[in-house]
Amino acid sequence: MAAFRPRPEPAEVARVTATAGELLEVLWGRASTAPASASQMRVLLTLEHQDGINLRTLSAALASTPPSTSRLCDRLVAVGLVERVVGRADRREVRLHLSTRGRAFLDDLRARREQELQAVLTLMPADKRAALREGLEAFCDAAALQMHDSGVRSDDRTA
Amino acid sequence: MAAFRPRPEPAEVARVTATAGELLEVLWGRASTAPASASQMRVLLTLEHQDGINLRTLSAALASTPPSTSRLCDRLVAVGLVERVVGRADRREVRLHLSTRGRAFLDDLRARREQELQAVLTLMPADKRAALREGLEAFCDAAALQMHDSGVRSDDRTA
DNA sequence: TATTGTTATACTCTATAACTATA
DNA sequence: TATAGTTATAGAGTATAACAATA
Repeated sequence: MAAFRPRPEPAEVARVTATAGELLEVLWGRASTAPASASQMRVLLTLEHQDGINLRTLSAALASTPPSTSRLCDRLVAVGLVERVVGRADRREVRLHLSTRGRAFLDDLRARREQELQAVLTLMPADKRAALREGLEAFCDAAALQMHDSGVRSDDRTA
Repeated sequence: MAAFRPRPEPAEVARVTATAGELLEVLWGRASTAPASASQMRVLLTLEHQDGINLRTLSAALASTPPSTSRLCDRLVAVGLVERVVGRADRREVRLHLSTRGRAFLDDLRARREQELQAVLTLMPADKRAALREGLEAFCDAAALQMHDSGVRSDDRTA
């Protein structure tokens, strides 16, 4: 029964994936990111993976502008989630770091999001859960590939 | 080979689902919603499913406030995606409708998003795609249940 | 008076342009 | 002069509070 898998055409799967994506959006919308706004979240997540980058690099990563990013950082520094450090090699640069509180905040948010997910996943039969995992792992691999390939020239900042 | 499904524990699946969710976010971020902002998108999507609702109902559906929603609608009306109509039964009310252009805009966006998804899905082996579909359909069912249950008192509209 | 919607005002986020400081 | 970052100013989105119109 669990092995019955009708019509795996991309268009069909795209539809159910899109639906799942929208549900996930609603679900995660409940795991509030307060006291950080959505924009501030993007800064924190970027810094988590590229700690110590300068402001221009950060604003490029966000597809934003230096002034906007500077103001975002103002507030994140003010609430103690981010730290600014003047560059040692080039004193014009500002090195941005996640503070200890910033790190703890992200860990906490992730935990809350995964809890929201688990509340749903435990409602699923074990074999469906296993199918979901199998399918999503392949999806993640394919998505990472696709993003890497088409991401090469989607940077727009080509001068 | 395709039937090997290790450890379907919720925590494990939650992790891969969270990763897939973040990938989807990046993927869809490319299918730009311009000329509508994210907030305007929420208005359009809500109107699509509840055409003709009044402003207060809309603002409640968005978990926003009447003044903010009124301003959002100002701009959507200005660009021709939404229409305001005075209520026939109660002349205080404003009935909000998606315009023809508004509908076309949503159709187009959905098509672009599903194309982004299909580009990824076609990279997956057919059996993984089938597993993904099986798992996601169960996920959607469970998520709908979960949201309905815990949504009962998070709706604020208990009246 | 209670309800629907708008206007008044303020704060965040975003952007472009002008400015300061370093190289 | 070129580059890194900030400040100046403006527009969109959001909120609370005060208001207008209708019931």
